[in-house]
Amino acid sequence: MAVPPTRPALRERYDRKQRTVLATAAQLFAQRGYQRTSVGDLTEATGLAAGGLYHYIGSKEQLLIRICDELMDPLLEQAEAIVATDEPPEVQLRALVRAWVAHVEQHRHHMLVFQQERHTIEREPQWRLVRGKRKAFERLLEQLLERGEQAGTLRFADRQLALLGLLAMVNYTPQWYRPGGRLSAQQVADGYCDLLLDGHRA
Amino acid sequence: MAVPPTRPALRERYDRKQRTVLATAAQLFAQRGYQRTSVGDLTEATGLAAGGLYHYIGSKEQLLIRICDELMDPLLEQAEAIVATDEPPEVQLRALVRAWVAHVEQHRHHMLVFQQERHTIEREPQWRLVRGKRKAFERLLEQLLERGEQAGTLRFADRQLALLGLLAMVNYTPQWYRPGGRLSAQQVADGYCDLLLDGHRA
Amino acid sequence: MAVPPTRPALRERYDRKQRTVLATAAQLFAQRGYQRTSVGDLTEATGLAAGGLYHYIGSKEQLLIRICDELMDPLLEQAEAIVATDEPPEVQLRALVRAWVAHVEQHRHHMLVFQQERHTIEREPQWRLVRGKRKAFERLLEQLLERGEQAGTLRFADRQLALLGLLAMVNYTPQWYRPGGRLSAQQVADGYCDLLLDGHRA
Amino acid sequence: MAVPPTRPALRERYDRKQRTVLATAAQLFAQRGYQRTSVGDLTEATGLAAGGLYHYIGSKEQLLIRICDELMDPLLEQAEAIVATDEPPEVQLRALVRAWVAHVEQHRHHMLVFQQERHTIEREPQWRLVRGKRKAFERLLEQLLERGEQAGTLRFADRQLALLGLLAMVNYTPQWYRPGGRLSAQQVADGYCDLLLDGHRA
DNA sequence: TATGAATGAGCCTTCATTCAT
DNA sequence: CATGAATGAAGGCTCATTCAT
Repeated sequence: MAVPPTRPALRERYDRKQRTVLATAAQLFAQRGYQRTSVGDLTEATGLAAGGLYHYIGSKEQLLIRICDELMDPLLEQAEAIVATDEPPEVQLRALVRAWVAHVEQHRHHMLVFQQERHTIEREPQWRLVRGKRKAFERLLEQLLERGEQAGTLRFADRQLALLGLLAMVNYTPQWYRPGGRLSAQQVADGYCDLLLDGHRA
Repeated sequence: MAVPPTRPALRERYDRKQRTVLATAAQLFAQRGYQRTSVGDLTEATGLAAGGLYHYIGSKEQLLIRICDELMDPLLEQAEAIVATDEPPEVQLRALVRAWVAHVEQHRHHMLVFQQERHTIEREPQWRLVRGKRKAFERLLEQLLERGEQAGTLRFADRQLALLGLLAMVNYTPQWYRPGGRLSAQQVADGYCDLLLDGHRA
Repeated sequence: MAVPPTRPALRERYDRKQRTVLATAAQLFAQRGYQRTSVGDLTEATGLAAGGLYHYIGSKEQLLIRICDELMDPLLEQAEAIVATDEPPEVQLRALVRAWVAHVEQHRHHMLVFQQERHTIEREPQWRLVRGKRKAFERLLEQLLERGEQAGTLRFADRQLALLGLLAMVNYTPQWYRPGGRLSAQQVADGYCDLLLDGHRA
Repeated sequence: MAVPPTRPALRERYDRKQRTVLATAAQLFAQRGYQRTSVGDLTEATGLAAGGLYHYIGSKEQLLIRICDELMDPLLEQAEAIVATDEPPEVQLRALVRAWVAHVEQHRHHMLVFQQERHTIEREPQWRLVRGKRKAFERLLEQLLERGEQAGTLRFADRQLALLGLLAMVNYTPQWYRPGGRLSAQQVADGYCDLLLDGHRA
């Protein structure tokens, strides 16, 4: 099992290396799929031998969990910060979607892996924590839309469907987005919001 | 390799059995994922032994290809029929999305598998045909939106983004839709169209 | 997992082959130890490839469990038959020890494995059944000694110690006994009984 | 390789630590078995890291050898001292068995390990020395019984079988003996001797 | 058609050991 | 003395597939 060292200096070196391993793995997983990527592929890509690799990952599945955490933790944190502000719901929503799309695009690989392995995440008990984070984020979004409607600044033909549509669009983004393309992450985010809100503005 | 019988009576029995095998496999794949479903799982679920199963599937990958074909072929056919009508683009679009969502929901399992294995489909040479069907469908959609804009009946802040948003929403549908739920497939389809079109109507 | 066939003819063939696999494995385990014998050693010795071997064993540990069962089941059966007779305790005891030593010597390999892996058997939950058989046999022996004392035909300075001594001697036998040696199994059995009983006869 | 320090003060500290490592290892080996105990288990139990541990053990196998030596060396020494006395054989035998049982019980863990790994000890060349000590002890016992018979004070139905029985009983003792139980080590030793000798006394 | 025994490459992981620090 | 990162061979096991029956 991967037991990180306790002495601060070593701990830092360990964490740094672990992050590069995670990034390399996320990229491979995104390209070939988690299942089709063997530990052999990972050793080759990281330059570590099998044993050395396991120093940092614990197991192939724990590696996947860590990748998902690296995706969800900062996203949740940002989202919570945004909804904690005093801004009106529509402003919060647009800010949140911008942050979300930006995050998703900076973590394209993580996100692709997350989506590909979604059926695993939703079914297996060892994924409960990750699942919980996904649910927390969606709940937060939902409540934001709800507050917007209650405040009268947002209105949806069907709030639930709007939420699902937004989730779909943002989650799907990494499948086509290429950095440096025609649209910036911000433009994409604003475009999504416009689709959601334009027809229903007061 | 699966060599279907030629005499009509036998052929029919063979096809019937093959369809049940496909349906069973699609369900398992949707639940556990294609990779995590072993041929052993398939034998158990179908009641056939390994050898018997291979009469109907050829190989595990051919089975997956057939599932994708079963999803894409009738969809493409319907879509082509719709765009071949004389209706104005907006009407065609709404009809197409209705047909599409209905199809996707009747083939939930197929669709979930298709999405899960998307990275394989997009990368491997032996998936060229399936990939071509997906592209043809998207092209057809794109051209429909384009015609709508040229006709002046549809307008999008960003046509490409609208297309991607629509693809995202419909493709994501099987992940949450449960038959008999609050919304019918038609309502869902109309809801998606409204999101896409409402803000931009003349 | 090893799923034995259900059709009688095939089942018989399966069982026959499984027994030869068990015998081969028991011999290897006895010589090199369970842990030091790799599955590779087993494939080599059985002539089966890895997959074929697993058809019959389920897992390396299940193989070990089966070996222990093959040792304990017939022994317990014989012992129960003997104590169910009308013979006086001393006669039953001598008969039981004879049967026991004979069995142990016909299953030298099984017995050596059983003794070597005893710490596993006594500690791990998945060994509860095997453990139960061992305990049942010892209990049966203990009760036999007890009945002998109550009947007045046997007397021990310390019954518990006598029982432990007998267990020790018989269990240790496969470590030195070679068939065709100076002593027959029967002579060995009688020798053990004499040590136990001679000093204490009425 | 473990190179102990030469300066006396350091050497003493080194030896003290080494003895605690040996004791810890013996206990773990006795509980889980030598093979099933990983060096990782040892580092955890000793509180040393891998490198530090290797200063004291040289290798996992050398550690096992040391444990066996710690068991056999003082035992052989005591036994040789006893047979060098002028006492008659029966007295020597009883004294030896007492010392032996006491030793075995003070080194329960060592003894359990020794017995578990017996097949290794008996087969591998690097175990020649340990094997030699075991043989020397048994030879010494055998000669003692022989002298007793020649002197006419001991008589056995079968001397060889008596010897084997005695070995079996004492070696088996650590599997059931718990300090503070109903019987003291001395009582156990005397019990064994009685079984061996009572039936055959003049 | 259908069975199930058999293959064998490949998988994930463990582990005793070494060595730079 | 001690750490812990790193090695790499070996381990047990799975699985898509084939084939004699």
